[in-house]
Amino acid sequence: MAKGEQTRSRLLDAFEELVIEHGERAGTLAATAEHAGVSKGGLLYHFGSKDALVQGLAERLEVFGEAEQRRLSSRPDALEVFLRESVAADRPFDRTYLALLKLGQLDEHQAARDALVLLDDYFLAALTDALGDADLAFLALRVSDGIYVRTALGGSDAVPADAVDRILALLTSLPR
Amino acid sequence: MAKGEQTRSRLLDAFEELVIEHGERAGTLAATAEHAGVSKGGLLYHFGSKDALVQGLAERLEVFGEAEQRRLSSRPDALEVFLRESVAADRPFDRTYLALLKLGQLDEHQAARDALVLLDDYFLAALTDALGDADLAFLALRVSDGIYVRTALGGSDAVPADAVDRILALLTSLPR
DNA sequence: GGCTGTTAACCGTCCAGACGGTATAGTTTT
DNA sequence: AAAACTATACCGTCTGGACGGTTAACAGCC
Repeated sequence: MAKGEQTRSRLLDAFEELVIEHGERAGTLAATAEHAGVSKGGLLYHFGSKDALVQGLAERLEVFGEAEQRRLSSRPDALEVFLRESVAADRPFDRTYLALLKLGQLDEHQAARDALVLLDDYFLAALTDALGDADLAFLALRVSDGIYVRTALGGSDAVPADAVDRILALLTSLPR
Repeated sequence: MAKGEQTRSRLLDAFEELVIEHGERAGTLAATAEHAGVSKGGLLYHFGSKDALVQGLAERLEVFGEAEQRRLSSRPDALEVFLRESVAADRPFDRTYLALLKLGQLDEHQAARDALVLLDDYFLAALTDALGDADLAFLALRVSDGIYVRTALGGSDAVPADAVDRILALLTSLPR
């Protein structure tokens, strides 16, 4: 990876982390730059504005999202994989998703909302394909969002580790 | 209601509306005061700080929450009522919930998160009681959160009107 | 019924600091 | 040497909050 590309990526990582760990307000230009080990001027060279930073995350999400879609749509155990990963929330994809979920709450940052809506369409298609049931797919997406939100809100025990087991037991007992 | 109490309530209404419609950043002291038809000084008389404003909403939620819990816990159709109202999101309770859900995303405003966690406990107890199934109750709460989030994100068609019908059809077909 | 003092409710102004963004000069890479 | 990148200094705006008034209702007292 070219050096510039690497710095861009580091900046996005830093922005993500600040937003996730300390909320949108902590994701200032100065803080993001410092967290990435770059000066503020350096940040603004790569991302000409705060909005460009958000846009950068949105593009990241889309790249991740396409890969996720491909990966899930062919698996018979897509539901389980999908929900378990929602609870874990430890992959790069999850971090981008969580950050954009927070950013999208603000009036500015339409880009974040657009990216999230687009991703939802991707996932709905993938899960519908894998599960053969659009309603169940929709339900899974809403549960996943709900889990993400509680994770973002509460501390560690916001979503009990075994909760996903019990939810899966419930959902897989559904008539198909 | 005493005049002071009325003004307090108007201020909370204004704060809620600004946060819900235009995001946390729009809920500034000046904007909230103006929206409520009060001067900034007047606002600060009733709520000594921005945090006190959030705390005011948190207390509102708790009052609402207790009433909701009582109302739901005895109904056999609690699941349907609960989910339908989550989608509609048009009662005063829903507005307070949505506002705190946005505020809770920010590092400051621990009060918002505390109130939301407490409410979750209330509802989990009420739904478990009404449904006789803690797992199904938990699932319903997560779905509800997911629906709230999508409502907050997307415009009008974020959550299709008939989605709740289909989800309910799915969930009520579960073995009990 | 007037006079006085008290208090709740409210207003408008001011300020320090934080923030997003610009300008520009300097450095490294190719 | 050009291009890519980085750092520093600075600017205008906005925000939360502090603060010193003002108004009106009310209570006690003579």
